[in-house]
Amino acid sequence: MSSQKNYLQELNEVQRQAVTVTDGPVLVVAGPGSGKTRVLTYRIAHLIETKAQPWEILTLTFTNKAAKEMKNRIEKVVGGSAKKVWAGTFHSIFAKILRVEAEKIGYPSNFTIYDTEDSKSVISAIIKEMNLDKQLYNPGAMLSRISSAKSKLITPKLYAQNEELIQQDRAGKRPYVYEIYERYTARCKRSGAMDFDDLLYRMFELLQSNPDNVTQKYQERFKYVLVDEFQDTNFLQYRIVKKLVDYPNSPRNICVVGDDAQSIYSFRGATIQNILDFENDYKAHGIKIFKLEQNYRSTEHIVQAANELIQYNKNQIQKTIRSEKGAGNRIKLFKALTDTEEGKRVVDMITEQKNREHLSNKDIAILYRTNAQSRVFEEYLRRYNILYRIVGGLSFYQRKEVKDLLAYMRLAVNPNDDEALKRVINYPKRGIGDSTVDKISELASQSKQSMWKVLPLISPTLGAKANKSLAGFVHLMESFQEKVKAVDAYEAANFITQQSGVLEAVKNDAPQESKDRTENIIQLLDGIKEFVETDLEEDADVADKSLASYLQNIALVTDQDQDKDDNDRVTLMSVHAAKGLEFSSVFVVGLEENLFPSFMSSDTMEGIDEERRLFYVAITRAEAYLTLTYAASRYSYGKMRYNEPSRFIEEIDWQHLDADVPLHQRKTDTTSAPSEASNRATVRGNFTQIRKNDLPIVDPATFRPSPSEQIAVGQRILHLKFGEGNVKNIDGTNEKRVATIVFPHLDEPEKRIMLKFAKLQILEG
DNA sequence: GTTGGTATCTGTGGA
DNA sequence: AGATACCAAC
Repeated sequence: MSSQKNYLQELNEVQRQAVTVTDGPVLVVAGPGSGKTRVLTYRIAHLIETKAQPWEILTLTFTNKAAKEMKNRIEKVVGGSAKKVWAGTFHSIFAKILRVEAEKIGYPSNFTIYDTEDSKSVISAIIKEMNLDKQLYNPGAMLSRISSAKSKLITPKLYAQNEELIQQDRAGKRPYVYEIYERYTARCKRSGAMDFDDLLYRMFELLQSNPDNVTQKYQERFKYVLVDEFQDTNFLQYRIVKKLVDYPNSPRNICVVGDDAQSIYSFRGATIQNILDFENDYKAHGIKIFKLEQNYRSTEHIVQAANELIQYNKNQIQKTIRSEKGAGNRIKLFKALTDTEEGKRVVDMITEQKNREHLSNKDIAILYRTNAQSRVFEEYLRRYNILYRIVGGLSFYQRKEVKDLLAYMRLAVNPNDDEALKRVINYPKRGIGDSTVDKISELASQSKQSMWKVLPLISPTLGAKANKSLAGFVHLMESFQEKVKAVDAYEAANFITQQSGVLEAVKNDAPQESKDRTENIIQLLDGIKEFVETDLEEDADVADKSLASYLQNIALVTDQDQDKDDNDRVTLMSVHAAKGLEFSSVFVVGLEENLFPSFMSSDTMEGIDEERRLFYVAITRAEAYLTLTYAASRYSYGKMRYNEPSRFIEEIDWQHLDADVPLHQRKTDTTSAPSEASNRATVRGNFTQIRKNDLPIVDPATFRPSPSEQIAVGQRILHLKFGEGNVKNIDGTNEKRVATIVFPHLDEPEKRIMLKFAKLQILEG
């Protein structure tokens, strides 16, 4: 076939090299709109045509959707064999491998995947069991502490031995975190369950402990490894990748693609340190670095604004993105008085763009910082009869009735799944109350077995009534277990839906609610039917149409991955969800201090830098039209709040802007907000609250912040969130004074703190 | 064990 | 504001 390599003609010189240099380590730094996906897909296609079998290629992506899209595009070049490429998220690929290998590390192959809610519930139970104060030991905080330990490869044992961590916990008056971690791990194992971090952590454990030479098996299988969105991987993920490709005499055929300027997941442990480490780790093995700086997406005003904006960040790989699409339109800036007005005006502008520029709904996106902001826009879009779709937010699988049914299915597949059991043992009500459940749970803890396993042993401690109810439940579940083994997912799910009584229970809700919930249940069953009937891939484990197989497939599916319908709709989503996408016209809304940048990040320079990268991602989604909006006042949590325009607006050079208010007024204009200083002060006060999830914590009752003007170099200070530190340096003046403070006990001891926002108490000096 | 009312928390992003 | 967790009374 002579047409085979036509795809190489579609690439520029750097892109072509990034595609054709297939052997040895490669780092591709890819700016926004620089054809990154094209490079990745053509690289894989090129590999298949020149040197590798599809199943020898492993591609790790950020979303399942990205993987699917990539496969489709590879298929267009090389045909159906593209389906055999291993492409998926870290979580889904490792889940797939662990299904096969789990027994080697003491897990059942039908292990359950716990979502965040399940994990928190396990932790709550442990806190209760240990008689600890759950204000102090906030389950969410514990989970994030455990999660961050896991992603640094710190086991419960290592945690207990780690001076620094123990010190932090003691400072926060939480000396038992390590024990919660230990019990949590044991409890998950007992239930045959893995949480999201375990899918990575256990994969690493498998490769590390190497039972039956399993590591070699995967090292040999994956001859070429590619990682997309490398800037958003964490330490643990990088270590797994290293295990797979970096061993003696390995060809080290590893290609990572990323953009440090688009790193927006540090809250989940992602670190751009991985990019720097990658460079170092493979320097001796002839690493090739390619920078894609040509932007094919956006016009010049947009690209220039993005370039200028990102210069405000301290650390970055220097690059300049170029556009050849001409100047294009200026960036529109619109100020609204209220969030409602913002919603109305954005929808007005959408209508105008549709008429004047002949855009379709699908060309347009509204991007916001938090999902909660979507409501006003929905309201006006509905009022104006404009079709829209919301990406993200509460996922379908998180709705109560869906979770209830899924819990029954999970329990039928894996009876040791304690979280599922607790969810359904008395739903619908069947006379098994809290005290009975507590007894079961206690006995399970004592005998270190799952709750299901101790059910036969519990009867002597119960009354006749409870025993009867319990026997009924056991009988019901046994019938489900048999059904699951005998028939396909759809038949089993149907049986469970009917017999469990969930459908009946839902009918007793309020009329509208009942209708919605019934519809959701029907939708769930339809989804299962579709799963059974369609053969998307030739993979063996997808040909498996059992309920167990279905549950495995949906556990890692998010709304982002749902196939959109073909209707022409305006897209509403968070900026995070927009990563990797592009639209002809983009509205970035809610550009206010405390919202974007989020108040959660406003107290450190690192936090602000990440918000800025997020804003960078937001504006570079736009091809031709970019509109920025903000509101002087916004209603949230029952209160009117007044915020200043986002600092990011000022960071865009006026020459790229087309503003409805005189530019010099942008920051100082407060005329529209009620000017009572007291009102502002209270709001400010709320926003500078410390987060509960952050450890260690200084007792707020005894904390006496000093006026920020008094902070000076050499002082020993106390920070609400970070504890004790020393002021090493101060730069900037007045409003923009930034202190570099060293907190010796932290992982990253040096923090750059904006004095305007931070609350610091001078201890001495 | 169940019911109904009240207190409490939540409150950035997502696999 | 809204959802959930918790508790006291039946």
